[in-house]
Amino acid sequence: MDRPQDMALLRLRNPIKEVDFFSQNGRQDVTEAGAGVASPKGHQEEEADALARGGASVNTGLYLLTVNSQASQTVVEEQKSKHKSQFSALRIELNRVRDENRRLRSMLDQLTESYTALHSQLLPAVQQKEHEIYRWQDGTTSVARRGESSAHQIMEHGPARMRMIHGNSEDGVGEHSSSLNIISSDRGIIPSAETQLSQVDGSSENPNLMQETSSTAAPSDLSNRRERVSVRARSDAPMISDGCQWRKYGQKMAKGNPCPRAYYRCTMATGCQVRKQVQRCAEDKAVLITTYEGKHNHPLPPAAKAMANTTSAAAAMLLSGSTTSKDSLVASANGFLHPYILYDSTMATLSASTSFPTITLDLTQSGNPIQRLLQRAHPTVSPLQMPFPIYGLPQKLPSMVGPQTLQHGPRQQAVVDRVTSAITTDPNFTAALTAAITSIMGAPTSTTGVGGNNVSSAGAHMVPGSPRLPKPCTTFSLN
DNA sequence: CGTGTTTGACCGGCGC
DNA sequence: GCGCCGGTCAAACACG
Repeated sequence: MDRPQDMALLRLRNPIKEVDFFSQNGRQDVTEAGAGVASPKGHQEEEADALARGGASVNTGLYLLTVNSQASQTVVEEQKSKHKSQFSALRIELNRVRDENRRLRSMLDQLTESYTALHSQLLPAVQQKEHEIYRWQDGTTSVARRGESSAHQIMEHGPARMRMIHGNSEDGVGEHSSSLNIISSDRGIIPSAETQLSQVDGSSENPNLMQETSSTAAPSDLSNRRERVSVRARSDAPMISDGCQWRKYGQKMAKGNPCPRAYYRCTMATGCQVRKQVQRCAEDKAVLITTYEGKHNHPLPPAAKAMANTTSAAAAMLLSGSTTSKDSLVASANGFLHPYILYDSTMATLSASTSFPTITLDLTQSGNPIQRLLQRAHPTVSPLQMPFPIYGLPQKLPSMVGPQTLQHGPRQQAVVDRVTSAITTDPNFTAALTAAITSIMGAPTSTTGVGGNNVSSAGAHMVPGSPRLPKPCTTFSLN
């Protein structure tokens, strides 16, 4: 901080140390010392000057008042010069601020210009891209279907293969938050699952959602909710394997269902609060309903981790469409509207029929459920172009396949489509999605999340042992 | 013997 | 207040 104005201010505060009341030189010194604003000399330099002038003056430390008219005149001059120096210091400061302001303004102008230029370039490019892909998709659906044959190849390679698709995913739970929280698109931001759940908690701008939540619970009670995710999977196995370790702690006969409901607790880490319920659907016993509650306080195994990444965005999208009315516009957390995410009530619903709102993704319909959902949500956009990392493909594949992948060549898109189809048509995707959902949902009580996995703003409000309150419940189901 | 499962008891919320 | 129901606990049991 060697700015001249600072030095000036500093000097103003310093008392005049050496005054020769009897010499002209001395008075000059007073003036210089007081009005030394413009003087570049340092304090030590001044002292050296004074010594060089041979002034054996003594600083008494007192501003003596004498009847000497000459001395009083000196004092007046001194005050004048003081004011002068203050004024000049202020002026210098003002000039400095003005310069800074000017500089910032020019920077802002430059930024605005750059943004405008980029935006004008981006818009036609995006439009053209969408148009090309839409045309190409019409003629290449069969290619995607052929890709189904490779589904088992991918799933059989298991976590390693999926890790490759998703890039690095070694740090466990934390990554899920990153993949969830910032899902940018050229049309805005797709909110994370947690954001959406916090919307469910009553902060949403979506009137439908507000209406629904307000009808189920008082706003003050919403903070105590716990998120739940239910995955419906068509499986013969008693329990789908989702990559986590579970310990059964209870079983109950639920009313209206001949099949018992089993209760499991995560045992991958001590104190992990995640629980799940497994029950067969009363209507269709082939459908296994797995409901997860809570958030893991430990890194997930690769099997669960990788697929958690790949499907988190899908869940986020589903949650972003969480309303009870069909085909309604979706308001994201940042206020953007997503008219293209028209949610399919046959696959994803948010229901308030129970004491807690329930988002239901019914993927037990025929065909590729995920692709159908995505197609519904973005009819003119291929998986490659999804504004969020569906299965991790749109963002990761280019780096794997090559930089030209995004040049929307039909061949590269066929590869992407094939892999996408392969993943989504495999029955094991059920397990993967289960793992994903488990990791997505934030546990209300786990304040000891690993790696700052505090993705759930809604979860942070929840209190263990609180009275049973309406809970947001997301239901997914698969073939 | 350690770990996981089974199963009846218990608890708390909710509706009548 | 009472009963129902969902969820949890914990002792007993099974298994490797």
